[in-house]
Amino acid sequence: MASHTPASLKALLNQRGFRLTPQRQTILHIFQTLPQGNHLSAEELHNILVAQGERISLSTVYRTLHVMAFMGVLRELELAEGHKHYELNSPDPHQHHHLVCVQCNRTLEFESDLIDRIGTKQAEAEGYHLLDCQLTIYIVCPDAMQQGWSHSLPRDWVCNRMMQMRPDPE
Amino acid sequence: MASHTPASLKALLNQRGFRLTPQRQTILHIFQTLPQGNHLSAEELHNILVAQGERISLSTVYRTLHVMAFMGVLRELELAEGHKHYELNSPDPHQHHHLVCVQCNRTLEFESDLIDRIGTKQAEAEGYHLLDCQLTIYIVCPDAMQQGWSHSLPRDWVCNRMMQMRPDPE
DNA sequence: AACTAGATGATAAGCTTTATCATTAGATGC
DNA sequence: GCATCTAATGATAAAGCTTATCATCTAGTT
Repeated sequence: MASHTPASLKALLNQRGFRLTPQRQTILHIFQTLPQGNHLSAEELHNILVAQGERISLSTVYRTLHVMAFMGVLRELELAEGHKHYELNSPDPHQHHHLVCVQCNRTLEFESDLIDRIGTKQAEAEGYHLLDCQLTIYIVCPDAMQQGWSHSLPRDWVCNRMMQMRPDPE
Repeated sequence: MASHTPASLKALLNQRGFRLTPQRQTILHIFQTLPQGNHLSAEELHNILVAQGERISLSTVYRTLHVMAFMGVLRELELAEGHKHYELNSPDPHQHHHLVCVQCNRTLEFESDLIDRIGTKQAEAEGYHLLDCQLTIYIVCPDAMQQGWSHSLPRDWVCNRMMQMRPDPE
């Protein structure tokens, strides 16, 4: 399960009636060669494919992401940017968690056995089987720390207004 | 900060140049009278308002949710159902986390000082100021445990296919 | 090689969220 | 209280991402 070879991916897919296609193989390969800790949105992945000269439609990208996540090959992340991200799903013991800056939208990863254990324990306490657990920590970068704001992503007017950064009227 | 009165909400808003309106007061009130542990999407909130005979537009609902989250009155949740949820933001020491069943989409809450502490520690270790941290645990209800699937939300064809539940070919 | 069911690609549709803008109405000062 | 200034509202359009449709192609199997 560590990292799939084309053959093991094929076996896994076929087992459930799915098929291995060149497109799926290409997409898996991209995730496998992605720098550690990176994750892609559907659109980002599609852009990479196009840039590589591949001819894979957006539909296929979405479908593949679904299937891969369904099979447990990929992990689906909700990092509050308004769309999902995907990354290779590593075996249980080393799942990682995310620090998200609500300002620049950059993410940092970290691992914590402790959190994994808490997650497992909590799930089992309720009688459930754990699939995945993710701790997401929202922060602001030091440079944008003037205001104490929540992590809602402010856009349009709220955003504009916040950019003016009306100072705290002490 | 425990729970806002109309007056304290007004003060908070005005401090930043926002205004207290009947709509905002109504919306805050709904969150305040919501059973402990519930959270609402924009649409759910709007439905409640309409059901109560209030005449508040969806635009206003979204705007209010943004402002409230921005001010720290509400907390924004990403629970992987494809849209955001909001709930009253309680003071730091008792933030809670969520167990989400990927099958029925129901959520359970739990608290954990330990997690809060880990979050704070992690954020500070990186030199950042923590805004919020949420542990989301994905599970499947016992009844739907036949398959070992990831928590991607399968729809359309994937969904249909999974409903047929092709059994593990041992 | 033939057959069946899944996969692809192009496109349309869907759903949630955001932007626009004329009108209404808080907040502040006189 | 009244006037003024600016934010908020509501209706609607538009945007963004994701999902559905369907004819065509192809992987997996016999």
